[in-house]
Amino acid sequence: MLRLTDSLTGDKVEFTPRDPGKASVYWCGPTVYDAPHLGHARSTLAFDILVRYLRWTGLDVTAVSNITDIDDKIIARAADEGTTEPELARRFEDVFIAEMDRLGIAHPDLRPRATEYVDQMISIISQLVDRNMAYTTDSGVYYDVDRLDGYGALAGQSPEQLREGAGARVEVDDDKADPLDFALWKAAKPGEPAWDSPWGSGRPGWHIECVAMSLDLLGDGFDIHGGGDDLVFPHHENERAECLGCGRPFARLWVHNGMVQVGTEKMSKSLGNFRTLADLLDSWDPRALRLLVLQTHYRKTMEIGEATLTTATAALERLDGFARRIAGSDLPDSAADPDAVGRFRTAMDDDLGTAAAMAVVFDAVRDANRALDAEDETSAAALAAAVFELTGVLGLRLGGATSRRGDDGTIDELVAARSTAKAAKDYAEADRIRDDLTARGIVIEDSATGTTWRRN
RNA sequence: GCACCGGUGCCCGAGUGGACCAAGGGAACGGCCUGCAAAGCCGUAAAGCCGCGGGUUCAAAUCCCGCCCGGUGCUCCA
Repeated sequence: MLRLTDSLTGDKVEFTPRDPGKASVYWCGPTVYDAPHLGHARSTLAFDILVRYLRWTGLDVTAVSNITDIDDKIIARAADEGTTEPELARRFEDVFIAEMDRLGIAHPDLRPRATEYVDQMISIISQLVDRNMAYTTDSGVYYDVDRLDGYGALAGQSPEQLREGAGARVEVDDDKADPLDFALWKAAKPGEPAWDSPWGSGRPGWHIECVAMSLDLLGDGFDIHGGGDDLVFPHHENERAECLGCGRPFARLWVHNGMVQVGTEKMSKSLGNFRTLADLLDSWDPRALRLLVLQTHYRKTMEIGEATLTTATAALERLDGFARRIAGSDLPDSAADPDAVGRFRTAMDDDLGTAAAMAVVFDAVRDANRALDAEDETSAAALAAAVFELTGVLGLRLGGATSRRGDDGTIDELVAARSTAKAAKDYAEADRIRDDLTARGIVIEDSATGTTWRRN
């Protein structure tokens, strides 16, 4: 049984779906005002892995992740570029999805946009106003935090504590009765996109969209709500307040992933000078990034940089090398080794222990290699099947059969020439050819069944 | 200042009371294999105890207290 750390309590709790056999998952997607960065990649990977795992355990999962396509940053950037908000948002939404595709992210079942949910948001705000949970001023509609019992539960702080921090740093808006109150609806300013509402022309506040979309698509009391750690407060706190303020149950479980830390100095000065996800994916195998994320627990802050990506790439090569070896072997069909599968499941059930799960995979790789050496085909086949099934669950596709593509006849000729020289025991010539190939970035691997090559 | 998450070997990074685990990956070194390599397999003495100092316990990297350091958050306009 899967146990997950619930951000609301901080405890690991058993995941018990609202509807037996099903799971409803919502996580906060990007605000599309710029190209995605490494943090988007980490977070999206984390929930991709969660959803894949839930599905593998047999649950019928409905996964929803939103696109925030109206917000202050979008308005500002559109103005800067002299374009419209919808154009800008759509453009960066496309970029986001394209980059996530490169990462091998399974698309969420539904990807709603905020601007398509304004009516539903207005409806929720109306309920809050009717229930006296919100009040209206000239600048908009605000949520009255005092009216909700337990505001601050996600943040782990009392309203008093939160107020203390707020007062110390930020000028209090005159219109708000309490510095903790937050905007549900913002009155229109000249030149900004606006929608009609009972409170005049304006646009929705930041948090309300996720409430409208998650409740509409997944229903009250859906299973899991997630996002990056930085969204816990105020975003998720306020979402929760909005939903509870309507007298409706919100997410049953909160899951948050840790932040990505980039050693900015190192990063900007060294060779691999990447800042956006696109830059990174241009220089590294996207699967290396996924593997790196897998080898770190999802809640922990992690560093993504040249050094960690280099080791992840080496580890990935070990897996790919194994896949190639299997592709070159003629193993019988087999079910996945049950012991490996069981240990994998135990690891994942414990708060998505992907690092421990990968350890199971690497153990299986070693055991399979050993079985292959011992010509124990039955064991090798079962272990190999486990490796492929389990990496598949984690969204890692191992590149096996594509070790030598016939896209470069020159290389094939050189390899053949070397084999001829070797057969004639002309090792000087064979080594000369191999050095030549090495210089071209080609790695030669001899085996009992012949010589294969691949690009380094 | 407040809250939360962290500080583990050469590096990354699992592990939250004990029993064949301080996992796994990377790097390094030695061996087997190889014409030599690569890949694969086997092994590696000093992780002497898991940021520091106390404490609880028969037993702690794992629990408690204090401290130091890092990250994140602390309302619309960020």
